[in-house]
Amino acid sequence: MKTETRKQQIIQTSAILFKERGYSAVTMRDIAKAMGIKAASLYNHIASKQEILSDIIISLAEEFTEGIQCIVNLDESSIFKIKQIVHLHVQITLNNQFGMASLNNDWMHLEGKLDYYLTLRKNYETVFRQIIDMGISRNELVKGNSEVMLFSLLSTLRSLYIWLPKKEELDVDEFSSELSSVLINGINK
Amino acid sequence: MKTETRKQQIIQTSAILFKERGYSAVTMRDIAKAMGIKAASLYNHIASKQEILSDIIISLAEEFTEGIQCIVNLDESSIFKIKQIVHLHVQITLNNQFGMASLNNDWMHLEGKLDYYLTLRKNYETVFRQIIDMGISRNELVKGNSEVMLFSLLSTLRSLYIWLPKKEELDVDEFSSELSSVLINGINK
DNA sequence: GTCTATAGCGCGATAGAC
DNA sequence: GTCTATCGCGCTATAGAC
Repeated sequence: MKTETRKQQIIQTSAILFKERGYSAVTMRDIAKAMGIKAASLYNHIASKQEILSDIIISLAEEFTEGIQCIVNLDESSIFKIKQIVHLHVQITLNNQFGMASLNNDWMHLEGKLDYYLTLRKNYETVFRQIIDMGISRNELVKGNSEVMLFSLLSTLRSLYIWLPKKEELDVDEFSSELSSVLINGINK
Repeated sequence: MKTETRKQQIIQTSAILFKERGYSAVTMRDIAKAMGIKAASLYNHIASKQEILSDIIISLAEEFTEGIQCIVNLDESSIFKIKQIVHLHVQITLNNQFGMASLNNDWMHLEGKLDYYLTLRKNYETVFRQIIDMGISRNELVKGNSEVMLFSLLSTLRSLYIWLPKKEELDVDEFSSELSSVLINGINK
C-alpha cells in the first residue's frame, strides 16, 4: 500500500528520538516536528504511539529469534556458534542502531505485545544457554559458571548499539572477530 | 535535619519505580502512592522530581569516581586493578540495585547537573582506558584493540544491576572472582 | 507534615475542512 | 495526506487549611 513507506519513515524517525530520550519522554508532537508535519497527520499512517514502539521492538526480537534458531542447528563447535551469535548481533545492530535502544530499554512499555516479546526473549536466552552448556559438556569451553558466561556475553552484545555508532569506517568482519576474540579468549596475556 | 530520613525514603522509593518503568514514565502521584501519602506532600521534602533523579545519579557517579581513583593509584598489576574494578562494580551495584538503573538509563534526563555527570563519566572511562593501555604496554594484557576491551568490560559491569538481583544467596567475593575470571581469561578451554 | 483544591500546561488522539 | 481546532485527561508544582 502507498502509506507503507511513510509509515516506515515515521517508525525510523521515532526510533531515533526514542534512542535519544526514551519512549516515554518523546511526544507525538516531537515525532511530527522531526518529520516536518503536524502531530495529527501521523494518525493517517499509524494507529497509535504504542503501535510505533511495538513495530520497532517486535520486528527486531523476531530477527534475533530467527538468527539464533539457524545457528543452534548448525553442526559446528560451540565456539563457532558463539562467533556466529556475535556476528548476528553486530550485523543487526549496524542495520538498526536506533531500534536497538528501544529493544533494550523500552520493552516494558509494550502493551498488547509484552507477553509475546517476553516469550521471544526468554527463548533466545534459553537457546544461548544451551549452546554454552553444550560447549562445557563437550570440553570446548572452560568448566565454570555458565550463567556468568551467558550474562557477560549477552551484556556486551546487548550494549553494542551504544558503541558501534562511535566507530567510523568500521570493517564489520574485522570488528566482529576482534570482539569474538575478547569475549572468548579474554584479555589476559 | 528532621526531613533527611524522609527525603531518603522518597529517593529510595523513587529509585525502585524508576528502575521498573524509567524516570519519564513515573509520576509524582506514583511515588506518593507507593509511600502511602499524597503527591503534594512530597514537596515538603524535595524541591522537584528532577532533584530526586539528580540525587540518585550524582551520588552514584561520585562513588564510582572515588573508587576508580583509589584503584588507579595502587602499585599493582593491571590485572589486579581490573579485578578491583570488577569488585567495585559488584559492591556498589549490590548496595544500590535500583539506583544503578537510573544511572545507566536516565542520565539524559538530568537538567542542571547533566554536564557534571558527563564529566564524571568521561573521567571514569579515561582512567579505565589508562589501566588497560598500561596493561598492554607492560605485557600483562594481550596486544589487541583496547577500545574493544574497554567496551566489553564496561558493558558487562554496567549491566550488573539487571542480573545481580536474580541471584539468591550470592557470595559477593565468589561471584566477583567468577566474573573477573570470565572477563579476564575468557571462556575458551 | 499531610491534606484538599487547583493553576497552568502538555499529552494522545479525534473530527472534519481542504 | 495534511491541516486547524479541540476534547478529555494527567502532569508537575503551588497555596493555604489543619
